[in-house]
Amino acid sequence: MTEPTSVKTNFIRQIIDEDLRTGKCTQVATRFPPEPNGYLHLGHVKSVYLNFGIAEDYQGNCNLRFDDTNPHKESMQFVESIMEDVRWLGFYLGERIYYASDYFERLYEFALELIDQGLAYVDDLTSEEIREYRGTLTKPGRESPYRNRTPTENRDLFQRMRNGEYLSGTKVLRAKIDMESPNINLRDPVLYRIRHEVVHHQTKANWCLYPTYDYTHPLSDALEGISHSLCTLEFEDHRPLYDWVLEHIRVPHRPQQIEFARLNMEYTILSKRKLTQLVENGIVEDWDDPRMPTVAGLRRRGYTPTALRTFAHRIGVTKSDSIVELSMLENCLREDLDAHAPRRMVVLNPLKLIIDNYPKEQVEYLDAPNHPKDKTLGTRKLPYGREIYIDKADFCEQAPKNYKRLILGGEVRLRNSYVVRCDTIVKDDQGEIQELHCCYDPETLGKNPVGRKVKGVIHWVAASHAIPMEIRLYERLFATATLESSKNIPKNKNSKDNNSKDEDNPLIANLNPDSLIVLTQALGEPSLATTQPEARFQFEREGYFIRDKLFGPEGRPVFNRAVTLRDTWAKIKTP
RNA sequence: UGGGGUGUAGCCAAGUGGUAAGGCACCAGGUUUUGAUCCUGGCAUACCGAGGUUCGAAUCCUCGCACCCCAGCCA
Repeated sequence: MTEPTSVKTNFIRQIIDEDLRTGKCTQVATRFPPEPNGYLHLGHVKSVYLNFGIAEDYQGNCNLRFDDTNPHKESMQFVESIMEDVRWLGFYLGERIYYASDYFERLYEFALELIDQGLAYVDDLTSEEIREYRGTLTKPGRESPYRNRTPTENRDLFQRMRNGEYLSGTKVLRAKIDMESPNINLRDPVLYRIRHEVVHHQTKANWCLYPTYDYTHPLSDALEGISHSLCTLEFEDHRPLYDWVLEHIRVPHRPQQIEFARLNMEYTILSKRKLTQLVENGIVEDWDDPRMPTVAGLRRRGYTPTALRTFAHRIGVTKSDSIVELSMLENCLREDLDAHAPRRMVVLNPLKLIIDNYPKEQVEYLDAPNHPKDKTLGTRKLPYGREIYIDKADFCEQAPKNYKRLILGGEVRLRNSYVVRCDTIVKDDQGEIQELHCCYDPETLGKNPVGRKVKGVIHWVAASHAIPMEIRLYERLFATATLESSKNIPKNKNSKDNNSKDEDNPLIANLNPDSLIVLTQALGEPSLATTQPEARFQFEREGYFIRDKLFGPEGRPVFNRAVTLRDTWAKIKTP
């Protein structure tokens, strides 16, 4: 795997180094624990890279573990996409694929252990009552009237909960910790709840009793022998509970939780809940829409595993909140594709150019290198004839200062071909330019003309051999760098509900109307006809593109723009 | 106003008492048959603020300030 080579330390690696040095830990083991309720996104890439990267560098293991304790939102589709995405990113999974649900039986036994010690009890309070009893951030909570049931009674009740004798939501198992704790997570957190109406994607109908994350996670880590359990900052408050569970249950191993800051990016959202809304409300095509920050979306957009890994490497790992600029990500892709993507010529908005001094019906085949620096990528043949197409943006009647492209009476180099001079412009009744008449200099193939300097170079395709293509130009999905008031987004994921209007939902209100522009008139050089889906190219002077899996009208190949080339001219032109 | 965290350049981020790495972005110049790439140079007298300790402080102490997270039977 091509890899960012420079070693980069971070506070987590420093903790591991210290643990190894003191002997607190002898074998490094990490885990990547997604819940299969959505697709992996850039934030997960950071986590995958961290966890698998550490395992690799310390000769340890990293388990993929599906945190599947809430069947309500989970599905096999997500399980499969997650495995596919992790593998595509270039991490080897082997046999190390686990499910928290594999441990349900052990977890149940552990719960009995807590009950027997008087450290857990079955509570009959409703969820509303539990909330009331919990108190607030500033007021302590009150103890449930069921809190002092005996272990024997609790054992019996818990058994019956498992047996399906109670309705969903009527009883829960709670840890008996401290209702007055300033840390709300310690105010007798729920350990188990009853869910009858869903079939779990792994355990099917075997259980109606489901453990919560806070209870499941430390125990799963312990059972798998995880040494360092890395999670995001919002779980920092949960660490005392993580430790409480491990202290009061006889486990074979004692893992430690370390928290790091989750990834935030400009102009994008990295929350599975919100991404789910985009998909379910049809704002994007699907989870793999090229505008989505999902691994599947980035892949279809044209990103490479290397670019994503490089990105994860460069942003680092800390505990401070941050918002990473898009240019950081884009640069990682440009770097990879500049080195590896074959070059091609495609005219996005065609304008016909007729070379009057070139014989009618004649076609010659010019050699064009596939890469300006990497000769191992070979060459291809480019047909050249009397009629060609250039891009409308490469000709200008009233050229601004420093314009290097084609103007009336001016010369320009056709990339990989001859120098041409524009002699006349043909317009239609509306004054729109129809075609350009030029003459070419036969002495300029592979060499510069003598006595004059031709600065501009433009791309082109031969009219006789051009293939029609559909080009999709993608931009950021959102028009604003951050979605302020994003907290107002309704938590209900089926948000097309009640009286909420689209303008009220920042997700919709901040959409970039130009996030997708489809060009249906584009023309490409003939070699592009035989490309496979996922083949990536640089279309010279335009950007990096990837062949999509879909076809446009009349079977046209579709290419997605992954990222533009850096464009200093655009900056000069429109400062 | 309870608890838990975080503050180093426009954005990431090293730095762990010895005088502010690196990347992205940006600016200037050079090369160039991609206004790309590449190359060269520039870009924090200063680390949230104010005091203090010290020969010496981004690093230690004190007091402030700002921002983030937590009141799901979600994770």
